[in-house]
Amino acid sequence: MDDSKIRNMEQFASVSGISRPTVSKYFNDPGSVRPKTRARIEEALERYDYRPNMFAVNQNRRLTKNVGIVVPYLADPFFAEIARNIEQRCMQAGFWPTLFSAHGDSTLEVEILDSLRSLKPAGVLLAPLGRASDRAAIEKFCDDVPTILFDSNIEGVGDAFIGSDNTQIVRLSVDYLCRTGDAPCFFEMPPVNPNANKRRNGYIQAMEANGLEPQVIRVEGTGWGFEEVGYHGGLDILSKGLLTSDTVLCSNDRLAMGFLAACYERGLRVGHAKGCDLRVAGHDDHPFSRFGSPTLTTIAQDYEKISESSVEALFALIEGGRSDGPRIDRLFKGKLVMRASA
Amino acid sequence: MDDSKIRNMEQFASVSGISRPTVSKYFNDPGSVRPKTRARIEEALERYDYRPNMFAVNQNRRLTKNVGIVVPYLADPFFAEIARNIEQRCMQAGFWPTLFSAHGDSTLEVEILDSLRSLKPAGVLLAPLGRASDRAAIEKFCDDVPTILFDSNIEGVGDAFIGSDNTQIVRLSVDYLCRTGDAPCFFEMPPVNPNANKRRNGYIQAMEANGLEPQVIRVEGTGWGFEEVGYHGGLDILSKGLLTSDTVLCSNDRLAMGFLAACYERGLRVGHAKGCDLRVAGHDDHPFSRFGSPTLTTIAQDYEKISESSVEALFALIEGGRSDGPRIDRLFKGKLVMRASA
DNA sequence: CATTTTAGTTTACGCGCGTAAAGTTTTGAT
DNA sequence: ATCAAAACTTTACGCGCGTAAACTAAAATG
Repeated sequence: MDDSKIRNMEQFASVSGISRPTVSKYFNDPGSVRPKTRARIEEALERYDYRPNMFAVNQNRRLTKNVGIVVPYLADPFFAEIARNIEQRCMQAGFWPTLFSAHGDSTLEVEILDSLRSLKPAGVLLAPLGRASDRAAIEKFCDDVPTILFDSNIEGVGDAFIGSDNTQIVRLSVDYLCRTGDAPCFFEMPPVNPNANKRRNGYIQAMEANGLEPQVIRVEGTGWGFEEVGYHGGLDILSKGLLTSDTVLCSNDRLAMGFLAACYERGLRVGHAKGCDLRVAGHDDHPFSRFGSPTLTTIAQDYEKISESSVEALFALIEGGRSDGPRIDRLFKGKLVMRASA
Repeated sequence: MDDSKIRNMEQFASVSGISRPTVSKYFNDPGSVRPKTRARIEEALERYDYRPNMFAVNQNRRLTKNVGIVVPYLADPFFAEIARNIEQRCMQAGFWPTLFSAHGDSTLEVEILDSLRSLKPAGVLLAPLGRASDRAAIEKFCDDVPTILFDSNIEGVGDAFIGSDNTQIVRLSVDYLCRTGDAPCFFEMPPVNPNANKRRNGYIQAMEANGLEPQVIRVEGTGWGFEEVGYHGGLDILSKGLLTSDTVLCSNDRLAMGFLAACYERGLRVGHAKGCDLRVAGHDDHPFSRFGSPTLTTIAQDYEKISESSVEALFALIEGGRSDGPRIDRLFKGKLVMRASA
C-alpha cells in the first residue's frame, strides 16, 4: 500500500484516473458506475487508503446515511444484544448506526433525540422508555424524522411498531404452568412501560380463559433495576406469606432472577422436580436466565425477528418515504423454553 | 418560542443582533465573549431554537469535540455501566461521546477504530479486547489519535492506562478466604485479556506468600460468554471431582455466576454458613453478583474511579497535548464485598 | 456501420461554518 | 477626558464534498 497520504477526493480521483464526480458517485452507490470504472476505483482503494470525509459528505446531503438506535437501558443485556443485532444489519446495508441509551431517564431520552436531530439521520430505531417517556417530545421528533418504535409501544407515535405479542406470550406461560401443576400467581414488575400492563392483563385473561381466578402480586419499586425489585419484593412477599400459589409467574426474567435469589436466601427449593417448594417462571429468555439457580423456565422473545423486522421496516420507510396508510404494527410470538425452575 | 425556523448561523446571528463570527466564537466557548454579548445570544437562543450544524462545524476544525468510547463486549453490564459513567462525564465537559462495542470480535474492533478515524475524534477511550486485539492496528491508531486505554492493558500502547490493580485484588480475596476457611483453589477463566493472567499469577503469588500450594483449575472455553464457561466447566469439574479445595475462587464474577448455577444443579449448597458444601468467590462486583444464589462474595472494582480517572487523563491529554514523558499507568485498588457465598 | 443510449469529464457553484485580516466600537484604567 | 486594550464588525476565503449543466467518449442497439 502506497503511504503517500491522500487528503481528499480530488487527489484520490486523480491517482485512480477517474474524475471526482464519478468517484463521488461511486461512494454513494458503487453499483451506479460501470464495472470497469468500479474496478479501477477499487484498485486504487487497495493501494491508497482513502475514506471520504464524513462531515463533508453529510453536509450537503439532505438525507444522510446515519441511523440512530435508542434503547431505554443499555445495562440490560437484552437491549445490548438487540442493539448489536440491529447495528450489524444497518452496517451491512451501508448505513452508519449510532447507539444511544436513555439509561432509564426520560430527560436524557429527550436530549438524545435532540442530539440525533443534528445528525440528520435517515431514520431512527427507538425503543422508548415507555410510560416515563415525554410523549409530546417524542411525537414531535417523529414528525421530523422517520422513526420505527420497537420493544415498547407508544400508541400512535412513530411510523411503525415492532415488538412481541405479550398477550400470546403470557398466555403460553400460563397454559404451560396450568398443565404441569398449580395455577400461577403473577408477580408484577413496576409498570415502567406498556408491556408491563399488557402482561398483567394477559395473565388475567389467560387465567379467566382457564376458569381460574387471577392473583396479582404487586410490590414497591421503581426504575429499571428489576432484579433489585424481584429480590427485595420477593423477600417481603415470602416473609409475609403473601404467595397465593406455589407457582409464581414473573412479568419478566430479570424480576424472576431477583426472586430466585430471594427464594434461595429463604431456603426455598425452586423447581419443577419432586420435593421442590416452589415453581418460578419468567418471560423474555434473558441472556442470563439459563444460568439461574435453578435455570429459569421462560418464554423467549424472538428478538432476531424483532430486530430484523425493525430494520426492514426502517429501510422500507427510508426508501419508500412515509405513506399515508395506517401505522404498521408487527407483533411476534414467543416460544416456550423449558428449564429447571418450572 | 418563535417558530420561524432558523436555517443557519447567519440567520441566527442576524436575529440575535450579533455578527456571525462572534456567534461562532460563542458556540466554541461561551466564556470567550463579553457577558453582555453572551446574554444577547442566549436570549435569542431561548426564542429561536437553533443549533449549529454538526457536520459543518466539524469540517473545518482540525480537532473536533468528538470522543470515542470503545468497549470489548457491551452485553456485559459491567461495560454498559462504565460506558454510561464515561459518557456522562464527557457530555458535562462539552464533548460528544459515541459508544462502540467490539462484541468480542477483533476484526470488528479494528473496523471501529477505522470508522472512528473519520470522526476525527479529539480523543478515544479504549477498553481493548486484550489478547485477541490486533496489536499493530491499535498501535497505529494510537499514533494518530490520542487514546487512553482502560480496563485491559496493552503494554506500551496508547498514552495511558487506567485499570484495577489485579494483583492487589486477588491478594485481597485470597487472604480473606484463607482467614475464614480453607485455602481456595482458583477457577480460571479463558485468558481473553491480560487481566486473566494477572489474576492467575496474583493468586499463585498470594498463596505462596501464605505458604500454601496454589491449585489452578483451567477449563475449556473461548470467547466472552463467561457464564457459559463457568456453568459447563463447573459441571465438568464437579462431575469429575477435580476440586482440590472446598473453597473456589473464580477469576471473575461472571464465571462465578455460571459456576453457582452448576453447583445448584449438582445439589451442592454454596455459602460460608455452617452446613454448606462449598464456598465460592469472584472478582469485579458485577452488577448481577448481588442477585446470585447465594449472593456472591467478591472484590469490587472501583469503576467510578476508573471512569473518572480515564476521562481526566483523556482531557489532560487533549488540552496539554502529548508529552514525551513516560506512559502513565494508574491502577485502583479493589474492595472486599462480603456476601453469602463465601 | 451509423445512431441512440449510457457513462464519464469538465466546469462551476453552494452547503454551513471556522477563521484570518483589517477596521470600528466599547471598555476600563489612567 | 485620554488612550490603549479588548471586543466586536465587516469582509473574505477555504474546508471537502454533493450536484447540476454542458459536453465528450464509450457502449449498446439495430
